[in-house]
Amino acid sequence: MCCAEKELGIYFFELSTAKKFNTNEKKRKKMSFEMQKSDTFDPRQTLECGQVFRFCEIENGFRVISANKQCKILELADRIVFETAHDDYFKKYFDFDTNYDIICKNAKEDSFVECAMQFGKGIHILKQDIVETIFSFIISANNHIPRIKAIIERLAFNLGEDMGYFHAFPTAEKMASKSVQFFKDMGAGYRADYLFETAKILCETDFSVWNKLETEDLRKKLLQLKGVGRKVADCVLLFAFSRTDVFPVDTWIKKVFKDEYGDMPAEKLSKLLVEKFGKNSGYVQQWLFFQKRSLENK
DNA sequence: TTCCAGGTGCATA
DNA sequence: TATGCACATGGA
Repeated sequence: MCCAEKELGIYFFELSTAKKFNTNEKKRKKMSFEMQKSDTFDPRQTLECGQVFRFCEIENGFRVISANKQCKILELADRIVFETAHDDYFKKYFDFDTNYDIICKNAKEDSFVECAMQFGKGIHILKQDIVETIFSFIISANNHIPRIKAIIERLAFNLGEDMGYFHAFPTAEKMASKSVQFFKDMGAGYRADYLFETAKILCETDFSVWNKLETEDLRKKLLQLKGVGRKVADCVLLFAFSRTDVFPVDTWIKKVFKDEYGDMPAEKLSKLLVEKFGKNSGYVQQWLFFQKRSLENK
């Protein structure tokens, strides 16, 4: 286990399962894909811009877990290598079908947006697992990122399938099989009830139907889940359903627009920003969020 | 010790 | 529809 993994409390490797890990590593089918380095894809920016919680830094790259799959990203001099047994899944996950050159080019029409875009030009909007994204962002409400990560890792370690060398994110069925007290014991605090109640509903949900809904109708479905308000719903719409016509407004985005719009309610500000940025709202939001948070945390 | 965090639910007006 | 408060927890 590397230092960064220890610091994050991420259980990618466990000493007790080290032997099993070695065996499984040998058995595991070695697959990978790679890409030339590009201005419009930066693994660090993509992972550290706040849209995802299950990753950690390793030597020359990152390790990412999504649902029950994992990928190692290695940054070499001229290219980026993705080591994973799930090539197709992670090509979609990192949104490599979208042409970010065009998106970034369009952003140059607005000098305010262009500045943020240049700062976070390497960000890709991930296409994450729906169940994992819903639970993760319910946990994220009124919470610090290190604590969000810690709660998620405890859930995975205690409830997720043991994949040999990491634990999968728990399924909705697994989550629904536990009690509210279990989620309190995981450190979820007052969100324990939200996780339990939402798990029961997600067990019965057909996401293939949700995928076909218009953004507004899909948001209404998400808002019926306990612990999901406008902001969490918009994060799920953007990071799991690839709906870029949403603008999640949180404390950081409020700070960004405070001078221009004053202390406007989040929902009102979100609607106003979607009217302004349309289909590019999601990208603009991530650039602005990443820039504001990065500069203030320096 | 106090503040605050990628907010939400609920009661009240 | 808008406003205000309570809600767990732990790092800074």
